[in-house]
Amino acid sequence: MSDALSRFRDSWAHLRPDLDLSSMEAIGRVLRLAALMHHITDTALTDAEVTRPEFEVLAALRRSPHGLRPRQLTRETVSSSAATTKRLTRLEQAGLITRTPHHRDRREIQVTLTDRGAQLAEELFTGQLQRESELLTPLDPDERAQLAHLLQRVLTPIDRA
Amino acid sequence: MSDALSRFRDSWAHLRPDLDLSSMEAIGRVLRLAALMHHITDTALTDAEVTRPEFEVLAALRRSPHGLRPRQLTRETVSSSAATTKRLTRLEQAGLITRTPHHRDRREIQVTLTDRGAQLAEELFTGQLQRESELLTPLDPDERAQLAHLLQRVLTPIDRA
DNA sequence: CTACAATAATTTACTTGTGAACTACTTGTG
DNA sequence: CACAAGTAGTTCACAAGTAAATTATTGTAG
Repeated sequence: MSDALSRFRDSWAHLRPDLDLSSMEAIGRVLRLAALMHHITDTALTDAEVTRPEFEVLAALRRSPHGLRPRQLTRETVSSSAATTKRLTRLEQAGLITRTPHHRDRREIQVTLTDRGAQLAEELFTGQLQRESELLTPLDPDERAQLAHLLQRVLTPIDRA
Repeated sequence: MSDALSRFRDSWAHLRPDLDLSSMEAIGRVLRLAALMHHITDTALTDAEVTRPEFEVLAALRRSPHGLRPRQLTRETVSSSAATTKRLTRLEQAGLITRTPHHRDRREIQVTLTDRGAQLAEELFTGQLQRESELLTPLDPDERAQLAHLLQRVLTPIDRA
């Protein structure tokens, strides 16, 4: 009946009855579920051609019809620009993306998937979808939609910033 | 009205109408919200005595009355045992925890907080609570409880394993 | 024009995390 | 009781991440 966070909440409630713990039950579970999902994905990709963060780059590119610039990729993957450069260098050497300098503003470069990169992105994405829906089996379709909607309400103001 | 994941879903729906994308809206947002929360916490802790992963160790110890063994800490923080050893070494040198060998089974060691460690854990935890509740301002108390409950339903079977 | 701020991507120096040995100890089995 | 198998924690070699400096380019104010 109870998960790790229920126990955490009880412990803190006993320790510090003065604190308002209502938010930790939701956010704490978000953090924990994300960590577990990352773990699941990492092990699923151990023998894959790319790592999870590299896959996230490929996926971001696949869903963007005209490719993306590195700056946009760092924002979409919520990481540092240095990490993006490293991943792009690696993915370029693997023949999964191409970097072409922008002719209008030569500070910018355009990153696009190669055919092989696009194919791999879709292949790994379907696997990802499968793992995600497996995780959600305790919820019926209506509850999944509820969960998605509540999280959207939380994320909308942040994603705009 | 729409966040990043709504756009992601639309792009994939256009690209691959054959796939069932219902689970990505919930899990994708969980992953994204966790990444953003980590970012927020990291910047909040830049001038703190410990990093975010180190804080997670302190928090886990604070809510466990008798301390924990490294193995349990790696499970609670969802990371590798090597990472735990490094963090414990660092926290011990900083005078925030102590490692005492178990006399019954000398393979095991017991990790406990020092007084200063316990105080720091609580101090940082209240800050964490504040940031978390700030993130949830778009939801009213009833909706927060709904969100927490849905996530609990998802996590309960996984946390048992 | 020139100089100077702003922006994009990368490089550098360093920190942190990981999987795979390795050490130390305990337990179960013949 | 010996000894193979199992378990806990650590170490090691390396991979991946970051902040801050660097390079290259564009916009803008005088």
